[in-house]
Amino acid sequence: MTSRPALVWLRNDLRISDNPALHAAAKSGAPVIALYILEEVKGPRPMGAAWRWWLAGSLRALSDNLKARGVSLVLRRGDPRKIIAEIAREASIGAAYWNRRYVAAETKLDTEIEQHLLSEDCAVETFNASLLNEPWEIKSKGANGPIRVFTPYFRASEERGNPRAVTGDIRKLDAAKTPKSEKLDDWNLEPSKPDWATDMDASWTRGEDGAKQRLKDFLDDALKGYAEHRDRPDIDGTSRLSPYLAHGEISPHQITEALPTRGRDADKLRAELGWREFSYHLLHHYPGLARENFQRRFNAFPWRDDHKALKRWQRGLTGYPIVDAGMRQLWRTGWMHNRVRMVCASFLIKHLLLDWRLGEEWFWDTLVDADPANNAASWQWVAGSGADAAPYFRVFNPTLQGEKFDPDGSYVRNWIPEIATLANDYVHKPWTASPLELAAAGVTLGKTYPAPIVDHQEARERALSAFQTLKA
DNA sequence: TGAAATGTTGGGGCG
DNA sequence: ACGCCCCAACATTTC
Repeated sequence: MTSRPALVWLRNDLRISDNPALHAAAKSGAPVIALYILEEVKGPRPMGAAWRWWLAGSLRALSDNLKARGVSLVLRRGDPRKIIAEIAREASIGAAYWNRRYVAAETKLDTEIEQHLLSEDCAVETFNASLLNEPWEIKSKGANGPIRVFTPYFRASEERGNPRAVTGDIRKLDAAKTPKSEKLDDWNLEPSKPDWATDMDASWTRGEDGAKQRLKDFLDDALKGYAEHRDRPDIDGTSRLSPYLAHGEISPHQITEALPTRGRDADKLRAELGWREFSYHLLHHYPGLARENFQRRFNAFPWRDDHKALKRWQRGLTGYPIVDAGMRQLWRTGWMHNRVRMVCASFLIKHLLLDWRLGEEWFWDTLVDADPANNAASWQWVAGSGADAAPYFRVFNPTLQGEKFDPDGSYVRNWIPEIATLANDYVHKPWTASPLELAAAGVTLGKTYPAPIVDHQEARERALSAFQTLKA
């Protein structure tokens, strides 16, 4: 007798290798249906545009990789509760497998679906695929609620170790009769007119194979010196694994397994993965983190309302080269160097006094690695409103940050061609160049490149006094 | 995973 | 030779 088919519901785990749900389905011996749903349902936050672009490439790659193992990826769009109920009924699914999600609106859906399937005599098994430690697994030794500070959190997670082994490879899957599928191209995930994704295309190889290649390149070329180089936007010194992690084209388990167990550089990357886990831990225990100030006193913060300033920040027209370079890199490639993210975020919040949620929304829409936990936790960290946040008085000086981390200006020259020929001494502060020097470089401040949108010193003092009002 | 203001120190110029 | 002052250079404090 042939067993009833197994359904594998793929979500933020768009990979074949180290995919515990897919692995379990394969091992069950049942014929497999692989399903991806473009969820259109009330609750979960809609995907950003850059995310959708990435998703298209990711699904294409996943579909090819599944096909090579004998299974067609089924694409459906709509309410996952209805779609799964329908497929379960029509295909007479015997068991459903998926990897767990950790954002409240999504876990709620998953629970509903699980309940429904169980009531229809369909087994459900769920797995941990995307976190070394699931949010409820790291607990403080005392009974003072969830850990709210990174260092003790990370120490506890290191002590716990890596709880899940990477699953073995899957060579062949037994295909079930494939339910009807939509066409990826009909979803319009990628832009056509205007096609704003050409630079993104040139910057990234989406999909699991791209992820593996990126990990290999990183280990070969950039791990040595990572602890320092990761802060340098003018050097390709970061891992650039974030979009692959966000879409689940690689797991932190695979990365950890590939890293040397000792050494400053590997430790640093483990700590970065730790921040990602800490963000999920926080979001799980404090679901409001995504929209509300973690520190309630920030609810009284006097944010300014300045649409024009927001627009100039978004377009990279603030007049501060390191900020503008970062914002343009984001717009063009869907990604921004981590050090520059902090500078740009600090600038929006502290120099422009705009609500961190406006920045969070922009990043959500434009980042290919937009991650619900990381994005919210990191913006609140910069704002000073988060758990274990940077103190409010920590205001980045965009000029000093530029000079320190992009010393010869090659990063800003690359993204801001209009100031590319300014001398090193002025490339991070064009407003200090003499008229002669500006003319020689073909720069007219306020015309070819903006004059600073705010004066650093005035803005800094304004921010400090604004934060001062919270204390009262 | 800051920056700026303020404090301290010590070498050297100079009367 | 001595005291005085200046001011880098570094340390500490404050925001």
